Amino acid sequence: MASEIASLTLRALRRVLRATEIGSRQLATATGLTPSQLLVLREIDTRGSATPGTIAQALQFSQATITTIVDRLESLGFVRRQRSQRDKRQFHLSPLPEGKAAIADAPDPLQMTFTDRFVALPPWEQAMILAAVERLATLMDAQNIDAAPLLDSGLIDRSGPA
Amino acid sequence: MASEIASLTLRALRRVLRATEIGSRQLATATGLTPSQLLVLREIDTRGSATPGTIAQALQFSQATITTIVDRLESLGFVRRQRSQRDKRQFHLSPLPEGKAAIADAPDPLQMTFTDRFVALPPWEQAMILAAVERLATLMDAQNIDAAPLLDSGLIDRSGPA
DNA sequence: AAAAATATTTCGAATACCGAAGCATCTGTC
DNA sequence: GACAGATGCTTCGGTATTCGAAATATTTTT
Repeated sequence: MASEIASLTLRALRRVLRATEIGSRQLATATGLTPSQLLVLREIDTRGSATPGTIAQALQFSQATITTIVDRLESLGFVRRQRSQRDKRQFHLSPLPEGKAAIADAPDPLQMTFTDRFVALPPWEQAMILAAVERLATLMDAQNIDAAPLLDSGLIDRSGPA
Repeated sequence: MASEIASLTLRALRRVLRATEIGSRQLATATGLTPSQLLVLREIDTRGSATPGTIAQALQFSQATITTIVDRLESLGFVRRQRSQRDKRQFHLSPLPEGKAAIADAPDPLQMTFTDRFVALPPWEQAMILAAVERLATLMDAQNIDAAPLLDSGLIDRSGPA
């Protein structure tokens, strides 16, 4: 009973998630990218520079998957692969202007309508929602430690069934 | 500018989305299903019964895609296909006990840790977050009207922290 | 120097996803 | 009734995603 509110919140949250998930698929096709490609591109962009391994761990993809996605992003001129000098096994991935533009220019239907409706709310409600979502983000991030800078050892058991 | 708060909210929201997206992928592999299969299974379960077309529209997939996914779910014994009597072109999809179990037994990382942390918050904050997320859900739903409405009848609170 | 570990790619196979074509069934109009 | 068109779903053909396992190259350890 104490968790009744938690339950309601989760339910509402799932509605939000579902809506955005659909929106993200629409956005992806609008940019000519697949959702995964967009996800990877965004991750590279927010980090400024990263190795395939880091991205794979953060996004919970296999490295092989990252390779193919980056192949595509590279051929599109969205990101750049550079061999690391310090460790030549590694590659550094960094966003190119084209890639940054693809993210920025994307006509995100979610973002547009959301912003429109959001600014129509009274200021106090905007503030309340912001505070609440910030709080949520903190709760969520806490369980996805992978977002943390550099977590070393293999916390992730990928030995799932094929 | 007035949209500053909207921008911050969107940013925080993206953090939430990313965390849950990753969580959902983990959950899917934990159940032995792909994310899409899990998505479809959940949608069928939530609605209790639905036609392929409805699911396709709600999830923004093509019907052809739903067919293959349902094929898989059916062969796994998770859902059942029944020809409609009223309209024999249609099929009714309904979850089987196996399918419900797959959803219920899945250790949803989002749900578990979220609930734990959430109930630790002071009641006023829980209430605030709930109100905010409800509001968000309304804003989001409004732009995805084509996604058929969820039946509210007999919503099962599977999230019961038993 | 050999062995083990690490970072990434290549390869093979299952699956996802879709558009178009094909079937069966329903609906509207005569 | 009967016929044309609409509707619901599946099948088919094709491209793209995703991953595990093996391969390659480089570092680190012994």
